[in-house]
Amino acid sequence: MQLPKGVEWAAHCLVVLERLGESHPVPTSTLAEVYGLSPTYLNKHLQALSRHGLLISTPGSTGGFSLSRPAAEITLADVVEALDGDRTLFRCTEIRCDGLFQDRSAEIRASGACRIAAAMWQAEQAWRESLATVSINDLAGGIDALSGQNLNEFVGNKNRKAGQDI
Amino acid sequence: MQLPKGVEWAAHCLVVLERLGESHPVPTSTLAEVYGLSPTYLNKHLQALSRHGLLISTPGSTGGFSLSRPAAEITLADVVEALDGDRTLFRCTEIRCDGLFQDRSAEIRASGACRIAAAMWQAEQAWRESLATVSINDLAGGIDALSGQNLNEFVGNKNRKAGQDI
DNA sequence: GCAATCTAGACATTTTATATCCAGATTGCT
DNA sequence: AGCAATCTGGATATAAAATGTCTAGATTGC
Repeated sequence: MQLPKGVEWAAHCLVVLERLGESHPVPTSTLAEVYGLSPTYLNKHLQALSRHGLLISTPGSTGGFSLSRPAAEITLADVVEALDGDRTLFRCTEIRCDGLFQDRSAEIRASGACRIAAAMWQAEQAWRESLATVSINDLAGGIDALSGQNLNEFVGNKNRKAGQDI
Repeated sequence: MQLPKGVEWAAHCLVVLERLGESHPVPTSTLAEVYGLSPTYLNKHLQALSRHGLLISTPGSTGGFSLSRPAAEITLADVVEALDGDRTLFRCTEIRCDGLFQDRSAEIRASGACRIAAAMWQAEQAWRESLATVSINDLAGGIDALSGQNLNEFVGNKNRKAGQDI
Protein backbone atom coordinates (compact mmCIF):
# COMPACT_ATOMS: atom_id res chain seq x y z
CA MET A 1 0.00 0.00 0.00
CA GLN A 2 1.46 3.31 -1.03
CA LEU A 3 0.47 6.88 -1.68
CA PRO A 4 0.21 7.71 -5.38
CA LYS A 5 3.24 9.43 -6.86
CA GLY A 6 0.97 12.35 -7.69
CA VAL A 7 1.14 13.42 -4.05
CA GLU A 8 4.87 13.90 -4.32
CA TRP A 9 4.57 15.73 -7.62
CA ALA A 10 1.86 18.01 -6.34
CA ALA A 11 3.71 18.86 -3.13
CA HIS A 12 6.85 19.82 -5.04
CA CYS A 13 4.88 21.89 -7.52
CA LEU A 14 3.18 23.79 -4.73
CA VAL A 15 6.59 24.52 -3.25
CA VAL A 16 7.78 25.83 -6.60
CA LEU A 17 4.76 28.09 -6.88
CA GLU A 18 5.46 29.40 -3.39
CA ARG A 19 9.07 30.16 -4.18
CA LEU A 20 8.15 32.05 -7.33
CA GLY A 21 5.97 34.45 -5.39
CA GLU A 22 2.53 35.26 -6.64
CA SER A 23 3.57 36.98 -9.84
CA HIS A 24 1.95 35.21 -12.77
CA PRO A 25 0.31 31.81 -13.22
CA VAL A 26 2.71 29.05 -14.23
CA PRO A 27 1.59 26.63 -16.93
CA THR A 28 1.73 22.86 -16.52
CA SER A 29 4.40 22.57 -19.16
CA THR A 30 6.85 24.70 -17.17
CA LEU A 31 6.25 22.90 -13.89
CA ALA A 32 6.68 19.57 -15.65
CA GLU A 33 9.96 20.73 -17.11
CA VAL A 34 11.31 21.84 -13.74
CA TYR A 35 11.09 18.32 -12.34
CA GLY A 36 11.20 16.30 -15.55
CA LEU A 37 7.63 15.05 -15.19
CA SER A 38 5.04 13.98 -17.71
CA PRO A 39 3.17 17.20 -18.58
CA THR A 40 -0.19 15.62 -19.33
CA TYR A 41 -0.21 13.47 -16.24
CA LEU A 42 0.99 16.28 -14.03
CA ASN A 43 -1.80 18.42 -15.43
CA LYS A 44 -4.31 15.86 -14.27
CA HIS A 45 -3.03 16.22 -10.72
CA LEU A 46 -2.98 20.00 -10.90
CA GLN A 47 -6.58 19.89 -12.05
CA ALA A 48 -7.41 17.93 -8.93
CA LEU A 49 -5.67 20.53 -6.77
CA SER A 50 -7.64 23.19 -8.56
CA ARG A 51 -10.95 21.41 -8.08
CA HIS A 52 -10.21 21.16 -4.37
CA GLY A 53 -9.42 24.84 -4.10
CA LEU A 54 -5.66 24.65 -3.50
CA LEU A 55 -4.82 26.20 -6.85
CA ILE A 56 -6.43 28.78 -9.07
CA SER A 57 -6.32 27.92 -12.72
CA THR A 58 -6.21 30.55 -15.40
CA PRO A 59 -7.15 29.47 -18.90
CA GLY A 60 -5.88 31.18 -21.97
CA SER A 61 -2.64 31.90 -23.68
CA THR A 62 -0.75 33.18 -20.66
CA GLY A 63 -2.66 31.01 -18.25
CA GLY A 64 -1.51 28.39 -15.78
CA PHE A 65 -1.78 27.67 -12.09
CA SER A 66 -1.17 29.78 -9.02
CA LEU A 67 -1.70 29.28 -5.30
CA SER A 68 -5.23 30.03 -4.20
CA ARG A 69 -4.14 31.22 -0.76
CA PRO A 70 -0.98 31.87 1.28
CA ALA A 71 1.38 28.91 1.30
CA ALA A 72 1.22 28.85 5.08
CA GLU A 73 -2.44 27.87 4.78
CA ILE A 74 -1.92 24.90 2.48
CA THR A 75 -0.88 21.72 4.26
CA LEU A 76 0.22 18.27 3.21
CA ALA A 77 -3.10 17.01 4.55
CA ASP A 78 -4.84 19.18 1.95
CA VAL A 79 -2.66 17.75 -0.79
CA VAL A 80 -3.33 14.15 0.20
CA GLU A 81 -7.04 14.79 0.48
CA ALA A 82 -7.16 16.51 -2.89
CA LEU A 83 -5.34 13.75 -4.74
CA ASP A 84 -6.47 10.70 -2.90
CA GLY A 85 -10.05 11.69 -2.38
CA ASP A 86 -12.03 10.66 0.64
CA ARG A 87 -10.62 7.16 0.71
CA THR A 88 -9.42 5.84 4.04
CA LEU A 89 -6.21 3.87 4.44
CA PHE A 90 -8.17 1.06 6.02
CA ARG A 91 -11.34 -0.13 4.39
CA CYS A 92 -13.72 -2.11 6.61
CA THR A 93 -15.63 -4.79 4.76
CA GLU A 94 -17.44 -6.05 7.86
CA ILE A 95 -16.39 -9.66 7.46
CA ARG A 96 -17.93 -10.12 10.90
CA CYS A 97 -21.22 -10.38 9.05
CA ASP A 98 -20.12 -12.64 6.25
CA GLY A 99 -19.44 -16.17 7.32
CA LEU A 100 -20.57 -18.12 10.35
CA PHE A 101 -22.68 -15.31 11.76
CA GLN A 102 -24.35 -14.27 8.55
CA ASP A 103 -27.86 -14.66 9.93
CA ARG A 104 -27.07 -12.32 12.81
CA SER A 105 -25.57 -9.57 10.70
CA ALA A 106 -28.29 -7.08 11.60
CA GLU A 107 -27.64 -7.70 15.27
CA ILE A 108 -23.87 -7.38 14.81
CA ARG A 109 -24.12 -4.15 12.88
CA ALA A 110 -26.47 -2.75 15.51
CA SER A 111 -23.85 -3.45 18.18
CA GLY A 112 -21.73 -0.70 16.69
CA ALA A 113 -18.77 -0.26 14.40
CA CYS A 114 -16.11 -2.91 14.27
CA ARG A 115 -13.40 -2.13 16.83
CA ILE A 116 -10.68 -3.00 14.38
CA ALA A 117 -11.99 -0.41 11.95
CA ALA A 118 -12.35 2.13 14.75
CA ALA A 119 -8.74 1.65 15.84
CA MET A 120 -7.51 1.84 12.28
CA TRP A 121 -9.40 5.04 11.67
CA GLN A 122 -8.10 6.60 14.85
CA ALA A 123 -4.54 5.89 13.76
CA GLU A 124 -5.33 7.37 10.41
CA GLN A 125 -6.63 10.43 12.17
CA ALA A 126 -3.23 10.81 13.88
CA TRP A 127 -1.59 10.55 10.47
CA ARG A 128 -3.75 13.24 8.92
CA GLU A 129 -3.33 15.50 11.92
CA SER A 130 0.41 15.26 11.60
CA LEU A 131 0.19 16.05 7.90
CA ALA A 132 -1.99 19.03 8.73
CA THR A 133 0.78 20.60 10.81
CA VAL A 134 3.08 20.94 7.81
CA SER A 135 2.40 23.76 5.39
CA ILE A 136 3.87 24.40 1.97
CA ASN A 137 5.54 27.35 3.57
CA ASP A 138 7.33 25.10 6.06
CA LEU A 139 8.61 22.97 3.22
CA ALA A 140 9.78 25.72 0.94
CA GLY A 141 12.81 26.70 2.99
CA GLY A 142 14.83 23.57 2.52
CA ILE A 143 13.98 21.84 -0.66
CA ASP A 144 14.79 24.38 -3.27
CA ALA A 145 16.85 26.81 -1.24
CA LEU A 146 19.76 25.46 -3.19
CA SER A 147 18.14 26.05 -6.51
CA GLY A 148 15.70 28.83 -5.77
CA GLN A 149 17.59 31.39 -7.77
CA ASN A 150 17.83 29.15 -10.82
CA LEU A 151 14.18 28.39 -10.47
CA ASN A 152 13.24 32.03 -10.76
CA GLU A 153 15.49 32.57 -13.72
CA PHE A 154 14.21 29.49 -15.48
CA VAL A 155 10.55 30.24 -15.05
CA GLY A 156 11.17 33.88 -15.74
CA ASN A 157 12.75 33.09 -19.06
CA LYS A 158 9.98 30.67 -19.86
CA ASN A 159 7.38 33.31 -19.26
CA ARG A 160 9.22 35.93 -21.27
CA LYS A 161 9.49 33.46 -24.10
CA ALA A 162 5.73 33.23 -23.92
CA GLY A 163 5.65 36.94 -24.52
CA GLN A 164 5.08 37.98 -20.96
CA ASP A 165 6.78 40.69 -18.98
CA ILE A 166 7.50 39.39 -15.52
CA MET B 1 -4.10 4.18 -1.69
CA GLN B 2 -5.44 1.58 0.64
CA LEU B 3 -4.24 -1.10 3.01
CA PRO B 4 -4.57 -4.60 1.58
CA LYS B 5 -7.64 -6.50 2.68
CA GLY B 6 -5.33 -9.07 4.21
CA VAL B 7 -4.77 -6.71 7.12
CA GLU B 8 -8.44 -6.84 8.01
CA TRP B 9 -8.59 -10.61 7.61
CA ALA B 10 -5.50 -11.14 9.72
CA ALA B 11 -6.67 -8.85 12.50
CA HIS B 12 -10.01 -10.64 12.76
CA CYS B 13 -8.36 -14.04 12.74
CA LEU B 14 -6.04 -13.03 15.54
CA VAL B 15 -9.07 -11.91 17.54
CA VAL B 16 -10.72 -15.26 16.95
CA LEU B 17 -7.62 -17.09 18.12
CA GLU B 18 -7.57 -14.94 21.22
CA ARG B 19 -11.20 -15.66 22.03
CA LEU B 20 -10.72 -19.39 21.66
CA GLY B 21 -8.05 -19.44 24.32
CA GLU B 22 -4.82 -21.24 23.74
CA SER B 23 -6.27 -24.73 23.49
CA HIS B 24 -5.34 -26.26 20.15
CA PRO B 25 -4.11 -24.82 16.88
CA VAL B 26 -6.86 -23.81 14.48
CA PRO B 27 -6.45 -24.72 10.80
CA THR B 28 -6.82 -22.20 8.00
CA SER B 29 -9.95 -23.91 6.74
CA THR B 30 -11.81 -23.29 9.99
CA LEU B 31 -10.76 -19.65 10.25
CA ALA B 32 -11.78 -19.12 6.64
CA GLU B 33 -15.17 -20.64 7.32
CA VAL B 34 -15.80 -18.41 10.33
CA TYR B 35 -15.61 -15.27 8.21
CA GLY B 36 -16.46 -16.68 4.79
CA LEU B 37 -13.00 -16.03 3.38
CA SER B 38 -10.99 -17.70 0.66
CA PRO B 39 -9.06 -20.47 2.47
CA THR B 40 -6.03 -20.50 0.20
CA TYR B 41 -5.64 -16.77 0.17
CA LEU B 42 -6.18 -16.47 3.89
CA ASN B 43 -3.53 -19.10 4.35
CA LYS B 44 -1.08 -16.93 2.48
CA HIS B 45 -1.66 -14.13 4.99
CA LEU B 46 -1.44 -16.46 7.97
CA GLN B 47 1.87 -17.69 6.65
CA ALA B 48 3.09 -14.11 6.63
CA LEU B 49 2.00 -13.67 10.25
CA SER B 50 3.83 -16.87 11.07
CA ARG B 51 7.01 -15.76 9.33
CA HIS B 52 6.92 -12.53 11.33
CA GLY B 53 6.52 -14.35 14.60
CA LEU B 54 2.92 -13.40 15.43
CA LEU B 55 1.61 -16.92 14.96
CA ILE B 56 3.00 -20.38 15.55
CA SER B 57 2.17 -22.83 12.84
CA THR B 58 1.80 -26.53 13.51
CA PRO B 59 2.00 -28.83 10.53
CA GLY B 60 0.34 -32.20 10.42
CA SER B 61 -3.09 -33.67 10.63
CA THR B 62 -4.28 -31.76 13.68
CA GLY B 63 -2.15 -28.73 12.90
CA GLY B 64 -3.06 -25.13 12.36
CA PHE B 65 -2.19 -21.73 13.76
CA SER B 66 -2.05 -20.39 17.27
CA LEU B 67 -0.91 -17.13 18.86
CA SER B 68 2.81 -17.02 19.49
CA ARG B 69 2.46 -14.79 22.55
CA PRO B 70 -0.22 -13.19 24.75
CA ALA B 71 -2.77 -11.25 22.74
CA ALA B 72 -1.94 -8.17 24.78
CA GLU B 73 1.52 -8.19 23.20
CA ILE B 74 0.35 -8.30 19.60
CA THR B 75 -0.61 -4.93 18.17
CA LEU B 76 -2.17 -3.69 14.97
CA ALA B 77 1.21 -2.20 14.12
CA ASP B 78 2.64 -5.73 14.15
CA VAL B 79 -0.11 -6.92 11.82
CA VAL B 80 0.42 -4.11 9.34
CA GLU B 81 4.16 -4.61 9.38
CA ALA B 82 3.83 -8.35 8.89
CA LEU B 83 1.48 -8.08 5.93
CA ASP B 84 2.66 -4.92 4.29
CA GLY B 85 6.35 -5.39 4.76
CA ASP B 86 8.74 -2.52 5.25
CA ARG B 87 7.08 -0.32 2.68
CA THR B 88 6.38 3.26 3.63
CA LEU B 89 3.13 5.03 2.82
CA PHE B 90 5.05 7.74 1.05
CA ARG B 91 7.78 6.84 -1.38
CA CYS B 92 10.28 9.59 -2.19
CA THR B 93 11.57 9.48 -5.75
CA GLU B 94 13.74 12.58 -5.38
CA ILE B 95 12.29 14.40 -8.34
CA ARG B 96 14.34 17.33 -7.09
CA CYS B 97 17.23 15.72 -8.92
CA ASP B 98 15.44 14.83 -12.13
CA GLY B 99 14.61 17.82 -14.26
CA LEU B 100 16.01 21.30 -14.36
CA PHE B 101 18.60 20.68 -11.69
CA GLN B 102 19.81 17.33 -12.91
CA ASP B 103 23.41 18.38 -13.10
CA ARG B 104 23.41 19.45 -9.47
CA SER B 105 21.84 16.27 -8.12
CA ALA B 106 24.91 15.35 -6.07
CA GLU B 107 24.83 18.74 -4.42
CA ILE B 108 21.10 18.49 -3.76
CA ARG B 109 21.34 15.04 -2.24
CA ALA B 110 24.21 16.18 -0.06
CA SER B 111 22.03 18.97 1.31
CA GLY B 112 19.97 16.35 3.10
CA ALA B 113 16.74 14.45 2.72
CA CYS B 114 13.83 16.09 0.99
CA ARG B 115 11.70 17.95 3.53
CA ILE B 116 8.52 16.67 1.95
CA ALA B 117 9.65 13.10 2.46
CA ALA B 118 10.72 13.87 6.01
CA ALA B 119 7.32 15.35 6.88
CA MET B 120 5.53 12.43 5.27
CA TRP B 121 7.58 9.94 7.20
CA GLN B 122 7.01 11.75 10.46
CA ALA B 123 3.26 11.58 9.92
CA GLU B 124 3.59 7.93 9.11
CA GLN B 125 5.44 7.48 12.36
CA ALA B 126 2.45 8.95 14.20
CA TRP B 127 0.23 6.49 12.39
CA ARG B 128 2.33 3.48 13.35
CA GLU B 129 2.62 4.66 16.92
CA SER B 130 -1.13 4.88 17.19
CA LEU B 131 -1.50 1.40 15.76
CA ALA B 132 1.05 0.14 18.27
CA THR B 133 -1.18 1.20 21.16
CA VAL B 134 -3.94 -1.21 20.16
CA SER B 135 -3.47 -4.87 21.01
CA ILE B 136 -5.47 -7.86 19.88
CA ASN B 137 -6.57 -8.10 23.47
CA ASP B 138 -8.07 -4.62 23.32
CA LEU B 139 -10.01 -5.55 20.23
CA ALA B 140 -11.35 -8.87 21.39
CA GLY B 141 -13.86 -7.46 23.84
CA GLY B 142 -16.22 -5.87 21.40
CA ILE B 143 -16.03 -7.51 18.08
CA ASP B 144 -17.08 -11.02 18.80
CA ALA B 145 -18.50 -10.61 22.27
CA LEU B 146 -21.84 -11.03 20.62
CA SER B 147 -20.87 -14.26 18.97
CA GLY B 148 -18.11 -15.55 21.18
CA GLN B 149 -20.13 -18.45 22.49
CA ASN B 150 -21.10 -19.61 19.01
CA LEU B 151 -17.51 -19.24 17.97
CA ASN B 152 -16.34 -21.66 20.61
CA GLU B 153 -19.04 -24.16 19.77
CA PHE B 154 -18.36 -23.94 16.08
CA VAL B 155 -14.62 -24.37 16.30
CA GLY B 156 -15.05 -26.99 19.00
CA ASN B 157 -17.27 -29.06 16.75
CA LYS B 158 -14.90 -28.59 13.86
CA ASN B 159 -12.03 -29.86 15.90
CA ARG B 160 -13.97 -32.83 17.24
CA LYS B 161 -14.94 -33.71 13.72
CA ALA B 162 -11.27 -33.80 12.98
CA GLY B 163 -11.02 -36.41 15.68
CA GLN B 164 -9.79 -34.14 18.39
CA ASP B 165 -10.92 -33.88 21.98
CA ILE B 166 -11.14 -30.24 22.93
C1' DG C 1 -0.05 -45.90 4.56
C1' DC C 2 -3.63 -42.36 4.61
C1' DA C 3 -5.67 -37.97 5.52
C1' DA C 4 -5.13 -33.45 7.02
C1' DT C 5 -2.31 -29.90 7.48
C1' DC C 6 1.46 -26.12 6.60
C1' DT C 7 5.06 -24.17 2.98
C1' DA C 8 6.60 -22.18 -1.10
C1' DG C 9 6.19 -20.87 -5.46
C1' DA C 10 3.99 -20.49 -10.03
C1' DC C 11 0.06 -18.79 -12.24
C1' DA C 12 -4.34 -16.24 -13.42
C1' DT C 13 -7.62 -12.55 -12.46
C1' DT C 14 -9.02 -8.16 -10.94
C1' DT C 15 -8.24 -3.59 -9.48
C1' DT C 16 -5.48 0.50 -9.12
C1' DA C 17 -2.00 3.68 -10.60
C1' DT C 18 0.31 5.64 -14.32
C1' DA C 19 0.36 7.76 -18.67
C1' DT C 20 -1.36 9.30 -23.14
C1' DC C 21 -4.59 11.35 -26.23
C1' DC C 22 -8.27 14.12 -28.08
C1' DA C 23 -12.20 17.42 -28.55
C1' DG C 24 -14.06 21.52 -26.36
C1' DA C 25 -13.72 26.11 -24.12
C1' DT C 26 -11.12 30.30 -22.64
C1' DT C 27 -7.87 33.92 -23.18
C1' DG C 28 -4.03 36.92 -25.07
C1' DC C 29 -1.87 38.38 -28.93
C1' DT C 30 -1.37 40.03 -33.71
C1' DA D 1 -11.13 37.86 -36.82
C1' DG D 2 -7.76 34.36 -36.43
C1' DC D 3 -3.98 31.96 -34.20
C1' DA D 4 -1.47 29.97 -30.43
C1' DA D 5 -1.26 28.62 -25.83
C1' DT D 6 -3.62 27.21 -22.19
C1' DC D 7 -7.07 24.63 -18.93
C1' DT D 8 -11.07 20.89 -18.67
C1' DG D 9 -13.00 16.53 -18.98
C1' DG D 10 -13.34 12.18 -20.69
C1' DA D 11 -11.77 8.11 -23.28
C1' DT D 12 -8.23 5.05 -23.76
C1' DA D 13 -3.94 2.40 -23.14
C1' DT D 14 -0.09 0.55 -20.30
C1' DA D 15 2.15 -0.93 -16.01
C1' DA D 16 1.98 -2.36 -11.39
C1' DA D 17 -0.17 -4.17 -7.39
C1' DA D 18 -3.66 -6.70 -4.97
C1' DT D 19 -6.43 -10.65 -5.02
C1' DG D 20 -7.19 -15.31 -5.71
C1' DT D 21 -6.14 -20.15 -7.37
C1' DC D 22 -3.39 -24.10 -8.01
C1' DT D 23 0.23 -27.60 -7.53
C1' DA D 24 4.09 -30.16 -5.52
C1' DG D 25 6.62 -31.05 -1.35
C1' DA D 26 7.13 -31.78 3.71
C1' DT D 27 5.23 -32.79 8.41
C1' DT D 28 2.31 -34.97 11.66
C1' DG D 29 -1.49 -37.92 13.77
C1' DC D 30 -4.10 -41.86 13.21
